[in-house]
Amino acid sequence: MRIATWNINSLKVRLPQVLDWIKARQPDVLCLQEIKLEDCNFPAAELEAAGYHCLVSGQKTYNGVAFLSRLPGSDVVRGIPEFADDQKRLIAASFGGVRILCAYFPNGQSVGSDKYEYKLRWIGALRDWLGHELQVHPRLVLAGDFNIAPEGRDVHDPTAWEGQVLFSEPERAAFRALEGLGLKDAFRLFEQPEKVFTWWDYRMMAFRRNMGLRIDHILLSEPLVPACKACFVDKEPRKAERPSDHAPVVADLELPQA
DNA sequence: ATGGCTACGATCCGTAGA
Repeated sequence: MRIATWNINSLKVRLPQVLDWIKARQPDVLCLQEIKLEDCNFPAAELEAAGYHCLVSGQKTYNGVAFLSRLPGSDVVRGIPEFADDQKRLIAASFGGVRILCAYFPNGQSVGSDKYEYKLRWIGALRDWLGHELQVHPRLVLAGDFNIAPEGRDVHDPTAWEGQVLFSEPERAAFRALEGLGLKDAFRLFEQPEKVFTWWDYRMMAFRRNMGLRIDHILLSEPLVPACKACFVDKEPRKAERPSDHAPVVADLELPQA
């Protein structure tokens, strides 16, 4: 099972790129963030024609998450249960015996801001819910745009970024708290090249200079770790004309027949 | 120099992203 996550920063703008990418990379489940459109405007017909089922939790202008999947998903949950939130940032469903959460973590704007406080509260609520969810679904994947670089090696210039939003200690602690539930960063299960990132600012020619951060992640519950055979960042779509500022992350799982 | 770009929904600039 190939699982991928990609913050596409507007599905309306990026639909042709998504269609090209799923054709080339053949994910079984693709988790999308920042679709930035309402459910009624989701381009389901084009994606279904490409062989994918769609599950959507969208809203106008901002946020919005979705699954594209080869097989239909079941037991769909939209939003973090018992966490009142108008922002569409989470969708969960089961695919072939694997529970997958597609999450768009809040950005946090700047350390100490209201949005930063919301970010930490949101992650806390996610963690509390995940504790229960893992009891019910031991085979679980948390994939998405975390808006957190977990370690110095995930930041092009850790000294400059230290304490800034996306790389502040409370955010890193929140990431470690998710790992504390038994989740493993799929990317770090394998030897990786240095300076692999998933996001580059549109400004300053940041991509060309590889001034990026690794803030998009795929976390696996313990029972799925032995099944994971590869995890990589696909930089190719970031080279396109009018790219998303994020690149997709891919994890390949070799699952026993259900 | 604390900016630079992109998307959106509203205009001809503000909000937000990260």
